Amino acid sequence: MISKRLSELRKKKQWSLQYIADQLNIAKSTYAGYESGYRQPSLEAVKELAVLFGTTADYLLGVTDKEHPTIELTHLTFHMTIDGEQLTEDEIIQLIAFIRAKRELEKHKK
Amino acid sequence: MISKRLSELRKKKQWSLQYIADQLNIAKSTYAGYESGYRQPSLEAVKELAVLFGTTADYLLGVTDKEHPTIELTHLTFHMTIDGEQLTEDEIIQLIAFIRAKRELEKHKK
DNA sequence: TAAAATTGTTCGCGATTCGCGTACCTGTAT
DNA sequence: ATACAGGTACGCGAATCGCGAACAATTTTA
Repeated sequence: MISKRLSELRKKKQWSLQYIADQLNIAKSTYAGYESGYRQPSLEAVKELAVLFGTTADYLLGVTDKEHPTIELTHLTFHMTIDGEQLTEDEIIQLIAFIRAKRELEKHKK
Repeated sequence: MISKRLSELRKKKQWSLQYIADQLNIAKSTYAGYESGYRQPSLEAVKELAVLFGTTADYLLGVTDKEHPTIELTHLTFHMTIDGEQLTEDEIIQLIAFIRAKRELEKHKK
């Protein structure tokens, strides 16, 4: 499972085995083993790979099939920041209104 | 890292080592090793533990530390929707610009 | 209260698996 | 033709795994 996901993600990003091995400070053959299924990455490696690929450990391990979790802003259970500064409730409401208005405009443009 | 998280979660649920070992079909001492840090669970075990505890592999592995994950919109690894409709790359850029402009205005107001 | 069962901890053992280096097979560029 | 990078496969020593066993501590049962 993880081998398939790693292979897909790497090809999508057009990265070489060597590049990833360098990022994780492991041998090329070691990472190659992950993709071929010949070896299993350590938990630490899984963690780093999730960050490197910009995905989640859950996706790599196959807990979920979604490469990128999708969150609905009108039912938010997360905190969001821009430039490290947390968005207020009001700002989120304004954001939603902003996008809705923009979409409405574009609908009429057509 | 994972040992601490497992221990916390299990205690919160008031489960015994044996109970979890039974769920995963492993020996009690094996799971005990995970909590003490004497052993590391296999990737398959991590996956099952995430499901069993109703949490994420990312939390168990320490990819995310916070109980309520914080998402930085300028380094987005998620997809976002408003009214079920996915935001485009452009829209996110506009959102960020919108909030930055608004914050700039408020700074001068003071 | 005494006995029995459950829980949590630790450790040695054999078996498995790891990470690395190396060798090898492609293509591609020089 | 030669050099080089990407990808694959494998042997080796070292590290780690999962298990059972043994034991203390705690709880339950009789």
